[in-house]
Amino acid sequence: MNQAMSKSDDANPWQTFEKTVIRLIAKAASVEPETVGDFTEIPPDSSLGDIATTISFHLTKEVKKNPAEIAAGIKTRLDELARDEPLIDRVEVKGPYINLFFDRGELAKRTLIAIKNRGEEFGRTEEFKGLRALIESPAVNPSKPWHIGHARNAVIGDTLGNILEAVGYDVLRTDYINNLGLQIAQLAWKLQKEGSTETDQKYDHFLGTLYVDVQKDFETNPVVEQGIRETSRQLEDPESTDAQVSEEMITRCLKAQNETSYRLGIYHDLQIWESAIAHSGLLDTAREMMLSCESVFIPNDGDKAGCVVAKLDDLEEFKDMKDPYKVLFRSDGTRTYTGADVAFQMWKFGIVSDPFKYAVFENQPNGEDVLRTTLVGDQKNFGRFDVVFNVIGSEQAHPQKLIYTILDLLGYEEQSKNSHHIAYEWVGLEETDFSGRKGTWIGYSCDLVLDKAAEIAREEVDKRNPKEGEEFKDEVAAKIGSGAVRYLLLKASPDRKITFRWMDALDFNGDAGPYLQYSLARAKRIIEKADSLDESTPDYSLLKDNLEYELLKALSRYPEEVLVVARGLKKEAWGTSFSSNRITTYCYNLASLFSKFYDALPVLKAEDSLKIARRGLVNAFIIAMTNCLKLLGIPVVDRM
RNA sequence: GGGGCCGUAGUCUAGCAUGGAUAAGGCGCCAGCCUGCGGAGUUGGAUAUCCCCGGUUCGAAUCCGGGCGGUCCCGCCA
Repeated sequence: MNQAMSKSDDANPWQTFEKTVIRLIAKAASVEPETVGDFTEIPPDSSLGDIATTISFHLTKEVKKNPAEIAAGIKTRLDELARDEPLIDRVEVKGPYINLFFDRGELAKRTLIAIKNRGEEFGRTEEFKGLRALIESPAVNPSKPWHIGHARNAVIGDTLGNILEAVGYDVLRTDYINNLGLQIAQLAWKLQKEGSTETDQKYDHFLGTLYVDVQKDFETNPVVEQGIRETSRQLEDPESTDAQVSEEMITRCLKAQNETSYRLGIYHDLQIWESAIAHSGLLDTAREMMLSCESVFIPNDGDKAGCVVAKLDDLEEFKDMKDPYKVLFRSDGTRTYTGADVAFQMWKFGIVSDPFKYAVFENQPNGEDVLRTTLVGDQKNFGRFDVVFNVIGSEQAHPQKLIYTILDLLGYEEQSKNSHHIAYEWVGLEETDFSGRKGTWIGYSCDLVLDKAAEIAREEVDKRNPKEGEEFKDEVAAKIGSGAVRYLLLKASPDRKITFRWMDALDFNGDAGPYLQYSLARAKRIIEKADSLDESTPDYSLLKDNLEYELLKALSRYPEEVLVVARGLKKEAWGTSFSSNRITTYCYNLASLFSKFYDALPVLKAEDSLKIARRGLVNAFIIAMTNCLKLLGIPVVDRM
């Protein structure tokens, strides 16, 4: 009894069926199961079966027969094996293709019981259990509001985190705060020079527009430039007035930026500030470790005399660099970006012991504190991660590769292998790219996009819920808007550029976030209106209609889909691709199958035993869809 | 000079890792479906030299070679 229960309570129902099929084919064709796996596919149309094999093509070389003959032979043996296998209904052969059909009742039963028993755990598996992962995202300069391109980074990072957690990783979500850059110096200089010209704008927006002005002066007025360069030097000294002014400015800016982040449902565990990297002693430790490696040294002469450089031209990827000596520390001893990044990456893996101190930055709307590094505060022991994912624009493929390569040169081969650059392309406009410097982001800030999305959603919510209060309408509209934006950013493959067009972004019909939320809201209405019946012995084998079956198959695949995306995070020469779009496609498809089912097959008007079975299906859809939306970070709405 | 990514109907995209049956979907266009569990829905239709040229293969949108177009990168910069 217990055994039977645990057998049907299956974390990955689809995989169970697939494995069974592969086992049978392997036996029937006398081949290794792995080989069968290589020649297994999902047929283009369900009428051709649930799983098909093209093993007959493969076998033509060994057996000197044509594929169709081979397939026919295998079918005879498969028929015999399938007779004793409850999961398989039948086998058909179409030319060289061998098509297998699952037992619909078994699939329905196993899938629905698994989903019911697992509830919000459905979709969680343990393939990567025990691994600790760090994600860095989105690392926006604290000098401007997020524009829609920054949101792409943040949303990719957040969804990546959700997926890693679903497959068993322990995840730390970090953000990198560059509080010592030139942009910060420009703003700190400007604020002190001109005093407060603050408007009632959100603070990050205020800084963003201020920055466009100061940048113009910086480029055209040498006196201004000189002043800002001096401020930049002063920022390196934490005791200086400039540093204190900038600290306050950055804190306010980050809090404003975080409001945007929270609107998208994105929360962090920890912020690492550049000042902590600069002043914690991390750099000195890292520098010594780097110099102990053969490829890192200080040239005595040449144009890089006195610098700490890494020699890279022995490596295939870098043999064509303009200059193979990459500077890590300048001749005056200061760090370059690459030098700091290598040291930081060493911290992430715990190659150096954690020199940072920590304090709470703020409490987030999800109830969790986000920590920040400080110069005075509590010691902890972060670092020591198994895998590191840096979500950074694809234009940085080369610098990222450099960092990981230097790690390898230092002798940390494993850590280098486990360093992942999750690359994504920019969101741009038809005419131009977003630039903080030129201010082309104005009109495309993430806040503005979210505002407009919520506004459009609100019109529709008004129409549909005339009796509801303002608070309800605003809240629902915000959730629909946020979900629409997240979906838009996730549905494009990260390595494809997105051209932002208001018409597309605000079109909520078809393949868009609201469609998913809507399908769930409709499902919930059915359950809400259901009368009470004895559901203790549902007969799920009644769910035999094609529309029901397609929905069931999609439901059974959910855990496998998540795993496929996680397994797909394989490191390649120039980056690690993350198919966020695979999950949006799955989710859209699931919603679409439910909508077709909803449209064609009544639940509440079906006769009792069928009604109970269909309600089971609807409930399972609600669970799986909810879990999938959470994975994508799209808010669940009960009514819309 | 070298390298990354992208090129698929009017348009936006999926499929490419691991080659397989009729190249899938959204928007837009045309024609249906509300006395029906919520029409942000659903049914049907028209629209494709899968950038080009070769090669491998029984079979190529997918793999390999060479091009073309777009874009990004190859600083003691930031």
